[in-house]
Amino acid sequence: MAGVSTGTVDRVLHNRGEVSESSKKKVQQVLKEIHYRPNMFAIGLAGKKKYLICCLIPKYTPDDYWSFVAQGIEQAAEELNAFHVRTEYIYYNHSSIESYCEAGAILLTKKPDAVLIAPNFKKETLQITGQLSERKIPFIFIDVNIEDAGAMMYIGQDSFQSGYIAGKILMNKYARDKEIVLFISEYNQNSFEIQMQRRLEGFMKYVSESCDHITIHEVKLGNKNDQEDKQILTAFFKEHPCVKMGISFNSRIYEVGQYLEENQIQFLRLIGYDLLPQNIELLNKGIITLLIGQRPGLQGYCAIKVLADKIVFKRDISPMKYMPIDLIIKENILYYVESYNL
Amino acid sequence: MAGVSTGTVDRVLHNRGEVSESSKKKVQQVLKEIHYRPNMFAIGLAGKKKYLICCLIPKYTPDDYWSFVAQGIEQAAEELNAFHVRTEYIYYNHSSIESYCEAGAILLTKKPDAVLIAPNFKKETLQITGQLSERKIPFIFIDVNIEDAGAMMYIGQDSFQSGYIAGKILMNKYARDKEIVLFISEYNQNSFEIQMQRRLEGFMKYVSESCDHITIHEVKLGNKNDQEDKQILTAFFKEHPCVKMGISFNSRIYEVGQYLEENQIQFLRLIGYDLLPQNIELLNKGIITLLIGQRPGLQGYCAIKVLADKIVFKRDISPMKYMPIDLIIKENILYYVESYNL
DNA sequence: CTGTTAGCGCGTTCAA
DNA sequence: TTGAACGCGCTAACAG
Repeated sequence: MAGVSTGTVDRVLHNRGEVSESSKKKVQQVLKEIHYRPNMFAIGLAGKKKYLICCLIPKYTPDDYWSFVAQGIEQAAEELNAFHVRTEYIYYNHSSIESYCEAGAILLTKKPDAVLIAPNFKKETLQITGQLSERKIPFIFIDVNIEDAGAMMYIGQDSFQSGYIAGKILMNKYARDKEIVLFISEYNQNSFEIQMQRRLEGFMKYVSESCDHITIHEVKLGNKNDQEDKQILTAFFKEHPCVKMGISFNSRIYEVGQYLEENQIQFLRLIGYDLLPQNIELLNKGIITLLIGQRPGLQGYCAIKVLADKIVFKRDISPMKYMPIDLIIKENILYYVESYNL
Repeated sequence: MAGVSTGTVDRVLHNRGEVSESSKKKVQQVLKEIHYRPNMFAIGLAGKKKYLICCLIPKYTPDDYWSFVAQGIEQAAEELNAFHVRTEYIYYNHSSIESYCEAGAILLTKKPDAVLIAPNFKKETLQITGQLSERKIPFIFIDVNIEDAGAMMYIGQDSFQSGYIAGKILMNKYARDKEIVLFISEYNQNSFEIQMQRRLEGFMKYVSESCDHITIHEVKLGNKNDQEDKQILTAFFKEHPCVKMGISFNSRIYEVGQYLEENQIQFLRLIGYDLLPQNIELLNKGIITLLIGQRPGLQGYCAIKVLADKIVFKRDISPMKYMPIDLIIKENILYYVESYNL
């Protein structure tokens, strides 16, 4: 239609130069006129190009938070393998900087076409992403954002706001109880701690806005030794028997819940994050009042789809996708567990 | 590999006879050995087959509930048009049986390959789906389910349970207030009324379980005449000035909210369904306390994707997909509006 | 800078 | 009952 050959058309379609301005113009003109849409079947059949997406995420055990993320990734991977997209995981250990750096090094040797990163240590992350940028390999952050790293997109929750909401709900019914307890974890340098920090800040914002003269206790629970944690809890409740409302800013609220159950301590409100099986069980029993969900499966799913959109279909994408802050109670939990395989 | 030609292989692949038993055996043997999977790209390319999915849904105006469903449908349609899938809408009028039947008749003339139905009148629906079944055209119900109609899948919320939750939240803080009001609509024969009915039943279940000696008022609001509705509300509040908690089982809670705002009546709790712009505005103003979301966009999106999975990629699918019962308050609304274009 | 050409894996003739 | 051959729309290598 433009009076040129298929080769020329192909060149303008893919911007691979070697085309005179005049031909280019003519072709583009025709493309517009006929509303040209590439035929995906033909592309898939003809293209021998294989795509590799690498996922840098924490090593996980069955049913923990990252296992849900992986499920989402798997589903997207399945939908995309028809398009010659392959995914590969590189796992690192939460709490080890060395492991993280090592994973980063392995990542580069894989020569991926795109990368999903659950960033952990800020400085080290910037080092990794710097090298990705040099190689022009697009990458997405999920769960925690690190700004100014040049990520194509961040997918995750607004941590501050989710803490704010947690505060509102915790304080909703029993504003006159003057004692609450925050179950927080040992301070660590990694990004997931930073996320909890932001949730805490959001929480404190609400409390400072809306609750006068409140007493806030803090209980630090390590994540190493269960027995030790129990002793800490026992000591706390001996000293503060009137505390009936508590919150944790991570998914390990079940440790507290289990302790309360064992020791028959009745709380009025107990709030935590994420739909781990242990948490769900305690929610169903009425020991946990509310869980805040952040759709780990959807995060993984979206991340892979977006990366594929970028590298396979050349679609452009927005830089931010906030996940809904799901409020989950006993009565609606069922439908959230199912929808994890969305 | 089997020592026969492609033509013969094709015949055994598609069971179109004209093949000797011996050839057939040999081919099937090889097929198994190499774990033959048809290449969808090649099938799509070779087959000139175009697919048509028809959507039988209520006629909508901008920003109403069904417009969000349509958005989801549109997004799925866009992703699928590369695969020769075309969607077409057939609209009917909510409240008119004739319009519904007419739409059903038009539907059949289109000779669709698959159908999405938002079912309205039960008997008439069964008539339509009967004819679809005869023609072996697969169909999915969304929003409201009609059992035993032979639908491939139902996508929507568990209405009873969502009503139950609404009850729990409405009664949570102020159980001692003995008067609540239900804003319900004129009784109609259609399925959407049945859905509201189920929500109401769930609500009443909670109330009967957990709230003694409560007074429940009912206010019937027609959906025709705004002025008339206002008069009804005025009359009601004159007679019952102490009522401070109310709920509507459909998306038109904004009518009540707007009335309360205009007349400066402060409610303690006002609950309704769906993220219409008017509802969102009132939620942000603090006039509506909570909205229950049912992800209309996702419903439409999933329905189309599932149908395409079936007819294009021959994947098999599960018969039920319940949508989460989203609890939406002022503080998390922002992230739900965005996620509509999921 | 441009045109030509050989497949990619399958469906579908048509001739044998 | 079978086999050979063409074309679907696009990519990529190669020859001008």
